[in-house]
Amino acid sequence: MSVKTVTRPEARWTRRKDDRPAELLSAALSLFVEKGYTATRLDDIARQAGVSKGTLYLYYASKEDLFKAVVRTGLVPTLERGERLVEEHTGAMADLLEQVLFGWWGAVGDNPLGGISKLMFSESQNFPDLARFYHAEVISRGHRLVQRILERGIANGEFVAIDPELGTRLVLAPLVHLLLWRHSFDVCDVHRLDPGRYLRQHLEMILNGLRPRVTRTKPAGRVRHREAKVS
Amino acid sequence: MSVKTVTRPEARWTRRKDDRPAELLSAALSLFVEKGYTATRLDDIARQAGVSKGTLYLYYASKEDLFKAVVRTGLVPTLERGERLVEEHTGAMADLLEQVLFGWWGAVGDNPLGGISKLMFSESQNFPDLARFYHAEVISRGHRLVQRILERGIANGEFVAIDPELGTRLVLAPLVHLLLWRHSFDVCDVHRLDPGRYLRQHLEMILNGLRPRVTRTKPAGRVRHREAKVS
DNA sequence: TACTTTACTGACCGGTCGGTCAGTACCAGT
DNA sequence: ACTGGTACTGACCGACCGGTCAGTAAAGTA
Repeated sequence: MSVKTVTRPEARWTRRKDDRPAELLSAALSLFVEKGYTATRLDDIARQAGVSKGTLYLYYASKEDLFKAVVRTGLVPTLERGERLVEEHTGAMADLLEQVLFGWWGAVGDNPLGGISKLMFSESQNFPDLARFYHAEVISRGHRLVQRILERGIANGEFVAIDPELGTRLVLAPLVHLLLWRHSFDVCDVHRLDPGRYLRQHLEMILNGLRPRVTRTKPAGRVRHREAKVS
Repeated sequence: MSVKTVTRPEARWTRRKDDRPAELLSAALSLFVEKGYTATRLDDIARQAGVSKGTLYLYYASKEDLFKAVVRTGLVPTLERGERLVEEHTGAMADLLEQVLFGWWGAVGDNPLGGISKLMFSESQNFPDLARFYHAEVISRGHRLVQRILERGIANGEFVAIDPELGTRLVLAPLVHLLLWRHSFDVCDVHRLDPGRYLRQHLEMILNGLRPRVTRTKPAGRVRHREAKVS
């Protein structure tokens, strides 16, 4: 319908050097998430981006190179937003944990980007350098982010004094598991997993588990947290 | 060196109809775990088992069939032991949960069999029928096993009355995550994850989170569990 | 020893797919 | 309008691999 260039009403193809990379990335993201790394054909990515396979190789040197580009452009910005949220928060750490937890689900878990995480777990064995990249650039950053919350919560007496390193892993494990589950066995399940209820229950159990307890041997110490509640 | 048969000192190959299946299974297990399903070549499995690829097809109809056999012989017996343990247990559900949790780690998690679970998560998208098989044969059985414990614990007042379905998922998620982690990103981590401490901490937090609480609005009801403690 | 049975071999097939490159045609510069 | 630079095409290549099967030789039989 619309004429794209002045010279010809119906060109067989047009030069769009600047837009191609982003379009290829977008097509690659959706197909990698849908089919997995190995099962995704470069022909399919190219077709979905509206170009031929040869063009793909003008912008990315190999399939692996393309994949790395997808990870880089997709996840890093999201992490940065999370880090800002944590640093700027004042108030109860329990509230912050809740915000981060549900925020993560909205931004990554329930989103094509979540597929990338799933994919990284799947392919990490076959692509060790990619795994290292992802671990450094995404996982350890997310880990630090949560650990920071726990440490602050422990410091102000809001949480019981567990090892924050282990605690972080135990807070994150069910989140990651939810993501992996939804991209693998959820379709097999007769009663599908409801992410909202799952996350809510997890938060509740975690907070319950983290809350300092009144024990018989050691009566209640200072359990009220010092930071002021905001909401 | 050693002469295998009476007739010839150096036969090119020997008939070992009875031993082949187990040897092929063993080779398949180790290679599947090491490389993943797709990346494992049937030629490699055959060679590692000391036969040619043709022989493999005398015992297993296809790659998928071979894989199913690996799962069946590897994981199902372990599950059955777990089920027996749960049914025969008398005493506190917290103790049973601990036994099952650490038993699982010993028998599956810290074991080549754990690699199979990792593998299933990775390959489930590309092999939906395999995923269904594994879900029906392994996952849902393990799930029921833990859910049974929670239900009994809730019934006898030992645990707070959460949704046992969700609770089961939240109990299992960190276990599965531990397994996946060890088969993917653990090598990237500077301070490797200590499974023992991780599981111990998880158990503690879960039990803490499950323990009925004395709340302000509803003073302590019947919180002691009715089943007698054994140990 | 001669014959039969069958466990086992390994060359082969057909389809797939990442990657290549000679050629095509768009478009900017003049 | 012409033309040179280059974005883009798509047929092609070669390696790979699950699966096949005609043939081979080990072991059983008599």
